[in-house]
Amino acid sequence: MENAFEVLRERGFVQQVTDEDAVREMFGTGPVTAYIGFDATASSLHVGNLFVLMTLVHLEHLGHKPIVVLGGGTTMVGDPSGKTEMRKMLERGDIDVNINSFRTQVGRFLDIEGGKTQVVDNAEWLLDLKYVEFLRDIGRHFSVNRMLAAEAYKQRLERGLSFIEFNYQLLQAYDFLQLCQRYKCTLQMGGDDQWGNIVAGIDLCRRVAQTQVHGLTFPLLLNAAGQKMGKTVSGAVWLDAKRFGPYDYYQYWVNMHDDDVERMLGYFTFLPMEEVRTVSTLQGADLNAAKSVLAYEATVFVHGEAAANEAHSAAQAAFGSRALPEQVLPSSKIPRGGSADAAQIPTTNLSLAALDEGVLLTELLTNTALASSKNEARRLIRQNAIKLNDRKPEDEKYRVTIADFVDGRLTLRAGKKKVHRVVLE
RNA sequence: GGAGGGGUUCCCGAGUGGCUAAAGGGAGCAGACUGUAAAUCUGCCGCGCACCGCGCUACGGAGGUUCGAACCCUCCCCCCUCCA
Repeated sequence: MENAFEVLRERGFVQQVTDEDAVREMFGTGPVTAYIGFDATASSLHVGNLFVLMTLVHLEHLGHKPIVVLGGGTTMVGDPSGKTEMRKMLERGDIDVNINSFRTQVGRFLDIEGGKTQVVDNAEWLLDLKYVEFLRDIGRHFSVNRMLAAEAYKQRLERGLSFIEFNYQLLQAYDFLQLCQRYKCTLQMGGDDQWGNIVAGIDLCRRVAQTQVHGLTFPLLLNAAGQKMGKTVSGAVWLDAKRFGPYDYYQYWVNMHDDDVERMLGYFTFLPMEEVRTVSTLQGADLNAAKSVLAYEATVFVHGEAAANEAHSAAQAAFGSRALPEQVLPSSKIPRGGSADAAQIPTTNLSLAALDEGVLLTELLTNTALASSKNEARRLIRQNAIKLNDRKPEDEKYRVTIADFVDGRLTLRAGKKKVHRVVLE
């Protein structure tokens, strides 16, 4: 069995470790119980969360014992680490809803039912804490001087940090102590902005439980341009298919910047690293093939093979089939032959009767979400960005009629990346 | 609690009675170029319409002054700095 630390390191997940040799040895000696916490600030997990979750998936595969801590307690407070400003306070009810949806989503990636991975909610031990007792037992171990010096608070000390947020670190440290005592958890992982919180937990475990535990952080998920990944104009890249469908998810990955493809393959797929590393030698069409593989593999993991196949077929129908040479990432199960299928492109049905008088193109564009407003639709038409089955409309008042359809189908394009099909019913 | 500074369109940030849907930058979108890249150049970039124009909405909130307010006055809310 491979050493899990080495696997994580090789795939690019390791940013900082408290004691590299000790952690490596720990993983080499037997099953390790490791945890990552997730605060329930949204109703769905997003790509950033998945990035972090992938490490637990690897640990599970390698026979270790992951714990997912859902922040029913900590979300009530809000972590200021690495943030520029205070987050809006969430109500208990909303947090509960989010926690439940997280629990379901996590279950798709980790084996909770089979017991390989455990999910716990820190509300269990945080919400009933007694203030004075907590201050005396736990609070006394924290140095305000040290906390104020932390890099993660730097911006906040300039812009303002409220007392409630300043307490967050104590709660997260207390989490680690609880997990250490209840489940013999000996490793906490998290994003690099969590370093301070993790180290605080390690100190607390040593002082209160006389136990040496460890910490490991991941690099922040940034793209080649240095921006946070997982954001699009319309918001986060959600893992919930209802909020961000498989087709869009596939497209998100296939549009990845050249310089990010190799790293993302390491993070978001399970392809062997010796294959992934060859991506740096690819250029042009071959690099695009690697993007297709990335998109396919990432979509398989989150939305399943059927959805990934559909998204892949839609992409080929919409943008043309790409050559997918056997030697590019050979371990991927991506269908390498052409499998273009226009039916998988996002489609809207239109009744024949509606076309009698013609439908305003601007209206059709907004209805199909190709344009976000009629003004934008007009702008697109004006700028020659719209195509109806490869024909361009003459003017902004263009009405779509039966004549625009071929075999009852119309492929609408807005620019080079947005496609939508309209089918007569 | 006291003193001072501030809240402008997705973000940053000008504007301090009419010429302001609001400079400039960023982001975004489109066209050219391409590989559904990047870089670059060009255009667009609140919403709606009978669209070379008109209407509506918008400058923390609510009132007021004025022919006219993002800009002036009053009250309220929020943020920051210093003092306590």
